[in-house]
Amino acid sequence: MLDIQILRNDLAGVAARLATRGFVLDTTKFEQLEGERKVIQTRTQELQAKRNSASKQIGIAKSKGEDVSAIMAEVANLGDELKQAEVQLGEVQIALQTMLEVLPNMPNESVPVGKSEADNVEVRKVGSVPKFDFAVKDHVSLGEGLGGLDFETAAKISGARFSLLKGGLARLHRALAQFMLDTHIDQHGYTETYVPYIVNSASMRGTGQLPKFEQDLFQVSFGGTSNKAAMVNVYADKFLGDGLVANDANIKVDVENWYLIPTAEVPVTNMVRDEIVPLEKLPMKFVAHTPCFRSEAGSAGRDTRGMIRQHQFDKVELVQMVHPDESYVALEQLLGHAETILQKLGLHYRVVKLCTGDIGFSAAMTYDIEVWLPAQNTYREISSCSNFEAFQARRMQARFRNAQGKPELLHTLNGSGLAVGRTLVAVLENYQQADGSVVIPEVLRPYMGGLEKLAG
RNA sequence: GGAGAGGUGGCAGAGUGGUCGAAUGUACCUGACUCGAAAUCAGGCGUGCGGUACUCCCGCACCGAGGGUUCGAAUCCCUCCCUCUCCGCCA
Repeated sequence: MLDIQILRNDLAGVAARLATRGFVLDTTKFEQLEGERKVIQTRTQELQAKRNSASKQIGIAKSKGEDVSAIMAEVANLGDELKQAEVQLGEVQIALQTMLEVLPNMPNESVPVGKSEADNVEVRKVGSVPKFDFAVKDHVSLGEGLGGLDFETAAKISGARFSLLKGGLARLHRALAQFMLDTHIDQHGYTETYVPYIVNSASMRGTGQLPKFEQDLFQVSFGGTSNKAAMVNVYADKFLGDGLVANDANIKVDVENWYLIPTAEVPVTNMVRDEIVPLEKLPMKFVAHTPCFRSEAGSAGRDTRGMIRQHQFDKVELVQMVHPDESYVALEQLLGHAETILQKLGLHYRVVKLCTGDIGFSAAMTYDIEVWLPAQNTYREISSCSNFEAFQARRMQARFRNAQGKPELLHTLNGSGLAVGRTLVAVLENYQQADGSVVIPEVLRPYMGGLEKLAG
């Protein structure tokens, strides 16, 4: 969420910066709502002050045994007026909040301006494109040849966009995750975490998946029919008053739901939601290995072959909560931590800085790491490392106590370190041999019982 | 699933309709005493929002969450969430 103060003070500036990422800010609507808010809030608070002082006087008078009918008469008509003002205030505040919650973050000044993926800037290439003196196979053919990759059975069990691993491939998948975790814990100073895979809507709201991207998520029902929260816990009730119902067309109602995490970023980052952490606890660095669940609603027909784009995949996620002054240094470090994994695995990759038109909703700056896939003859995203500045922290009220002792929003970052499924794909394709076998990278062999090669 | 107890400021813990944003203790900060420290004494010490006003002023809101009753709610009523204890079931 953006700081409403910045919108008040420099609306045109915000609009200009959001425009670089292709977002049109409705400044007229904001100014109108903000104007209304100011009038209504001032009036409401005046009425509340009046009620408070009158009530206090009644209390004092009664304790002295004096007659209170005169003061009572004075506030007799206050009730209705106040209630009406409070309802109006609630409505305008919800409208403002609803507008704010769907505004994307402002890109950092140094993010290259561009419209799409095509305008992203390559930062560096590490390693070189591997040469093969035979016709390369893709990971699907390799995996099926090795007898460990079975999409048909996965489809029978679940449906499209699921995969099933067996034997050496399943173990290689596990080895990759273990190797990544161990590296980040032992060499990069991250604290290992095990977190819930089902989260509430407040957590999704905190990191920015809600309210705008609900269609990308899997929602979880409770006990088969209604989930417990659908028993309607409507936070807007206070403002809606008696006359309005929850599904009133103009008012967004927040019903408490459960969702499967689309990334460990959600549960891990939300650890600090509604917290004020001591200054000396920063930076906080956490790593988690979790499955991730995505509906892929908007990508029908894309990457349908293989395990590149699945409803369920594993990812090792790096998350940091840092002092605002440190977040860009931390981003470079976090990126380096992710790159280390690829380097140790001996995989060729490049780092790309996303342009304003391609960065995600919550991010102020993002680097993607793209690994070379020989069968596709191209680079594919295997990690995305972002600095969210205070965007998520403001939604979460995640703060630290600064040197002056005052609560201040901290900065959050995260990055894949790495996507396990795609790393498996990269290892299979890059380490394939002419006979269809796959050499196991040396760093993984300790996790594979010393095995050097997967062969059918 | 059954029965019971409870959710108040960093922590502990009072407060069952009225000058309560909230006693007291403790932790923490400042000052005094001291060569210094401890002890002691004095003072300070929640968060968010608004008023063109970050550290000065004023107001509003917040005692798990959301509703309700009332001139007035931490306190009474309703719903939900969470925690703890015992029993049952279960990996």
